[in-house]
Amino acid sequence: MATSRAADRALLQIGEVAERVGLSLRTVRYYEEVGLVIPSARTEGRFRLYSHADVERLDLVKRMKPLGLTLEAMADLLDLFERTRDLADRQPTEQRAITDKLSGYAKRADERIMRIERDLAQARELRARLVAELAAAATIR
Amino acid sequence: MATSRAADRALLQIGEVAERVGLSLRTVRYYEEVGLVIPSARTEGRFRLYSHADVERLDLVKRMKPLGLTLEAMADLLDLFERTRDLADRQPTEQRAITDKLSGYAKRADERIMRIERDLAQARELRARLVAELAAAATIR
DNA sequence: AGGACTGTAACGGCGCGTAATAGTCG
DNA sequence: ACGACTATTACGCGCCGTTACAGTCC
Repeated sequence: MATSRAADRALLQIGEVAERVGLSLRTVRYYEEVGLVIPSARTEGRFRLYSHADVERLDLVKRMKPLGLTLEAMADLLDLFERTRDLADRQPTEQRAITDKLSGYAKRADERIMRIERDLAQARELRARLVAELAAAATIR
Repeated sequence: MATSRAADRALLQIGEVAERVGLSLRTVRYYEEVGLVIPSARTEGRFRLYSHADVERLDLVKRMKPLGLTLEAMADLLDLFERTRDLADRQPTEQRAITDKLSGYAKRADERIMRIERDLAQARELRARLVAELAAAATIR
């Protein structure tokens, strides 16, 4: 059975990964193509092999999608996250650069959230209109 | 001044319309290309002229965008709206078809609203994470 | 007459979907 | 050797953004 086979291994191949994270094979491959999530190994026959960390990264990417960043920006942000781990060991100049970028993304996230809230309000208004049209039609029949 | 000039006329040209509705010229032209909003007249030199009704239709299209329908589906839905005006005069068969389609769109709107709500929750969660990273960085410096 | 406005045509780009064809694994 | 899985390549799409160049309006 495919499940038990793969579950025992430290490295998963693309099908398992895609199913766990909830992305298509095409998407996972595309994310590699743009340098967003690179599998940490390959088999002899060039099958992609994903580590646990790779899978986590993919999952984070998927959950970040509502932020509406480009994949390039996402790659940048994920790098920032990794660089904040040992932030204390870095040059003050770099520390500034990192935190500045992070606060830039935080700002963008705020704007995005406000946009989504507006979209939600609009969508609800239009649903109301649809329901109203339906009600009007029902009285005629 | 452009404002007073155009405001006096019943028909507006594309620049005015685009600004009022908040769409780009390119987008407005594209909507015509796909048959979504056709200007009701042209000048001798082929400049597009939009009536008040045209502008309203464009505005409705813009406000409907959060519903995530394709432009084709939007055209269909706008047609449905117009056909519900004189619904009583139509054949029962057609009445059924119209209301069925409308309720289909209402259902889609519901699904879309739920998706937006999920996106909003995700985005808020990730903003929280960004803020947390920033706070952690602040304590280091 | 000059500057603002508009026209058409065409290419570009993101984030994948969707074949088509061929190779790899247990 | 079989079937499930995977690889690469390449074209297509929705929704415009963005030139580029030419014509129109006041």
